[in-house]
Amino acid sequence: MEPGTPARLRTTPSWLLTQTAAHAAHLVADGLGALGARGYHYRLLAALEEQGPASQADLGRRCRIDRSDVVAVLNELAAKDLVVRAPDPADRRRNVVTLTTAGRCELRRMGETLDRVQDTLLAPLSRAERDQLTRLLTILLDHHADR
Amino acid sequence: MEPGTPARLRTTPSWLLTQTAAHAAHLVADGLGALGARGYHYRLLAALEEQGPASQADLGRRCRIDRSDVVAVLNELAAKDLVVRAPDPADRRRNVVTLTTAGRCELRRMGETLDRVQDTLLAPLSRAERDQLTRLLTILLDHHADR
DNA sequence: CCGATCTCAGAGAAACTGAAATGG
DNA sequence: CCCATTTCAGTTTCTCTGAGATCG
Repeated sequence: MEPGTPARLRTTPSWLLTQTAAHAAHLVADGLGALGARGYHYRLLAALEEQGPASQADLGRRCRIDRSDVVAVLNELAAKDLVVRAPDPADRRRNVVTLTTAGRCELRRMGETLDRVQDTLLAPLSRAERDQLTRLLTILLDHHADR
Repeated sequence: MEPGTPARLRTTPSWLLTQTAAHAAHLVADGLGALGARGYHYRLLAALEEQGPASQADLGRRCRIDRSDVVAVLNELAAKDLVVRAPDPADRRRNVVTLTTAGRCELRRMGETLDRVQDTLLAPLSRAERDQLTRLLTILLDHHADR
């Protein structure tokens, strides 16, 4: 009746990765959900704070969010006055998206929530082990960056 | 125009995990897709080979597949004669699911494909680093096992 | 003419929910 | 009466595709 997951799976890196990631995604969704937000919202706000106003296409590329979904999520963020969308005078195809003060404030709240989530997620690991995990995953992600 | 993912994300373990896992899932889906299969098919066949015939509910718990999806996937596996479903004489609520010879053969093929996928996924890591990653992820998964 | 941007409408897969039917 | 199992039908969420309109 217990888990008893097959060893074939338990020892396969892709299984370990996807299962752990599913758990992480749940924790993130639960944490941000309590603030009425999702991961997409945090990603876009974080990119805007860190790199300043940007076009929607740029935001999508940087945050790895599909161009189509960027539109929907920005609609939601704009409805809560967390961002402002304005046509770019220099290139009238583009919208310039800017973080508002309320957006920066909400981002801070989300960041604190996510810090707690990381701690829950990595609870059984020592500081050195957490750094090691971060290092290894970063190597993998960089290696497959171009896809 | 390049990625330029925000540091806020690049250094967050949950981001690294979910992004790397998404990549791994793509590789697995592509590899198994070439055989006309999905991850669910492999998981169930692997559990059956390793632990022998089982009920659907047990399979679902062991492979972390929802009871409802187990039904659908077993329908597909049975249609290809990779498994056989028979009522359990000892408990007539249950179906006993058994791996066929063709199923064992197909599982072997899938296993070889997945071995190649692991190698592609972990390409930039040394043997020691791969072991380390496996170890850390296993700790995390075990720790959150109960959910 | 080509390419990039924004937008909408919808497809597809993965994971989950609810309820019914059967049986322990 | 309660719980477990199998099944069906349907929802939600995430990711992605296609096409149209605008503009460089």
